[in-house]
Amino acid sequence: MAVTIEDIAKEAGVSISTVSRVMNGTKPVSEELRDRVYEVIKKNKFKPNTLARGLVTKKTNMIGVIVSDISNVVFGAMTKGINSVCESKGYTIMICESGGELERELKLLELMEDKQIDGVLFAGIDVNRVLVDSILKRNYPTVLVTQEASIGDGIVDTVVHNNTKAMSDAVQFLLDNGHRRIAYLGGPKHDFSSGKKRLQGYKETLLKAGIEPLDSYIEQVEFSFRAGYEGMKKIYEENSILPTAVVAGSDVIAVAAIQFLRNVHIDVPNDISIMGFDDSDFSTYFQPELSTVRISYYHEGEMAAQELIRWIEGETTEVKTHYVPHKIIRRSTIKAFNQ
Amino acid sequence: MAVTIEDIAKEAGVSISTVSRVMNGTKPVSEELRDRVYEVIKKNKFKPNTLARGLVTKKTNMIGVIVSDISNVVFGAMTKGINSVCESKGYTIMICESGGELERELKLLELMEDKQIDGVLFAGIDVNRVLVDSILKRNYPTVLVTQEASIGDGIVDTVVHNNTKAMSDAVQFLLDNGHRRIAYLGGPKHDFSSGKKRLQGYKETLLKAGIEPLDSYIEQVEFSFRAGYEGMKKIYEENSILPTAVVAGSDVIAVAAIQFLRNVHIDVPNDISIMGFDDSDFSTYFQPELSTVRISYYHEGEMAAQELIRWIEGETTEVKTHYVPHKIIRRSTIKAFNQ
DNA sequence: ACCCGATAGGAAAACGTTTACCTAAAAAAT
DNA sequence: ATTTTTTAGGTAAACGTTTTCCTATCGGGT
Repeated sequence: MAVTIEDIAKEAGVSISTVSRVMNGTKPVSEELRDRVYEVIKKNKFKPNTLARGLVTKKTNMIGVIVSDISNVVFGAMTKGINSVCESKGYTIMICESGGELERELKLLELMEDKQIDGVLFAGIDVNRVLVDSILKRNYPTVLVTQEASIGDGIVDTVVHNNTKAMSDAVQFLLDNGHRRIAYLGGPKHDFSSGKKRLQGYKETLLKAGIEPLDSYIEQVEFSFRAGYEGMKKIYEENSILPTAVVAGSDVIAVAAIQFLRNVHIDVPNDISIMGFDDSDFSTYFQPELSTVRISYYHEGEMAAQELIRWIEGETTEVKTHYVPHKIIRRSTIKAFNQ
Repeated sequence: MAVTIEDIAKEAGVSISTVSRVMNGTKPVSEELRDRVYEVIKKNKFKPNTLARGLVTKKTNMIGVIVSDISNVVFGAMTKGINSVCESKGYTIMICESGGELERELKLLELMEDKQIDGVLFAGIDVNRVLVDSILKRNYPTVLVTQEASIGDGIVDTVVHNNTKAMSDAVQFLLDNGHRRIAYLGGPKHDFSSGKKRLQGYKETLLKAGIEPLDSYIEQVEFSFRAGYEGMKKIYEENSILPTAVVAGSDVIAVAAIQFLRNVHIDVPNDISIMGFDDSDFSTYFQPELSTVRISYYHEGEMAAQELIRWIEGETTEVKTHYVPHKIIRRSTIKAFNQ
């Protein structure tokens, strides 16, 4: 049905190899023939069959993206960044959702391989031992985004924001504003990578300031509104002396915390200051507007895609961790103390 | 490098056609050989090359999804629904972002065709004449989600919520609560499909209640926070007699409106009631919690994917518009008048 | 004039499958 | 017992490209 390279060759009165050469510029072709072939291609709107091509070249110009939750805004932004560079470089992306389950992640990795994808991007997935092994075994261009492998750096190519440093900066920002009693309401315990590193940044910074971190000031919850709400409640109920500030693991959690505090008539920021994380779109929708740590997930996606494509195209083989910068954003949920 | 069907055939001592038959169950094979072949396949972890297969079967088990904005939460939810059914039916999705530009949409449509995709899903795109023509010309399984073709129904297969009815129900809900001065702060003018239909539902319902729609009570803005904020401001500034209620075109717009009203010290819901649209996740994050029209975009995605797959697999050829139900969700942004 | 290297273009193999067609053996029908 | 039908399995063509290898022509150097 569809027009093939053979049809073009016949109509132009040349061999199919010539047509192929004209299309791919893989060997010189006389101007005359070239023009003739182009003519016929244009006229018939010929598009080479990518499957046939892929079969012989072993390249599909497709990049697989495995993401834990498609509907999460963070991954939305990241995907957008990924897509933007992939498209400009002539790659198409295949997105799959893992739900964060290891089993599915492995299955998807296989699926991608089946589809002869050129490389894969793991987005926002806690990459553990098993997964890393699997990634390394099939030595396929693979880069991690948003999440570092929980088993240590430098084993698999990674693009992330520096979670430790970002959280550290957030805490330091609160310290600089005169806060001493700072609670941590961050990501879940089973999140080995980002959550762990952020908590580390929190603790280190407090210690450096001569403050002993309090267990009752630390609550590790899921990245959801509900969980954030409950987590804040717990901190509120389990401490007779409340913190003067809370650093949250995400903007959603921060907003949930504010919501809880409002319900028990604690004012933000006058009674308690709140620091978010992510700088999601909606962080300015609220009153008071959320102070937060801005992470450009879009940029992260871009970088990861660039890195992956460089790898695919053989321009680099270096495995390292690339950091994208973050930034403290001051809005209205932080009150400064005059010391 | 990779193990091929020929390797399997050799090792099992059969012909490659037998191996193919065992895998696809396309013709009976004696139990003995079947077992032997399975054995070898398992042992070598053989996975048939999908490109080669697709080349001959003309089927790739891939579905293209063209979406206007990946990072939009509405499409996030929808994509999730799409993905869920695609996966269960053995299809993989290829997501591309159009940015809502016709030119890109056409280009992507071609790209999908190049990639030999089995069918395409247009998600949240205002499908106009040119696009419809293009869709019909290449008669490729194609279904529209979220957005109806703006040139009329029944020409291309569609899965949507009933925008007219949903908005009508929202307005009716306000009427039932005693409101008479109801403003409309909806989607942009250039959005021919959903925006137009919602506005229509708004006007019709008012008229039916004997209320003449007021131009100064109608503001058509982009689906963004900024635009919603400005739109509400305009309504506020251009009317000496303010409405008692506002129906918004999306939850984001509704939240923006509330934010503006709060800034000019107008209380929601005591001074003005607000009705959102979508029932986004964040609609319960706010205080007061948003009353809204719940649209299950997830479900919409599911239905669309199901419909598309039915089409691809030849189970149906009927072109029609499928509606997914909506629901009025009462929360705290609506005040009832005792009439 | 002659040879040699470069160059443009064609023929055909290769990529890894599915499937149409064929054959031999087994089962069923006469 | 013979013929016909069914069945399991093999051979090879086909899918639409790229690419290796080969050939003929052309220009330049001796």
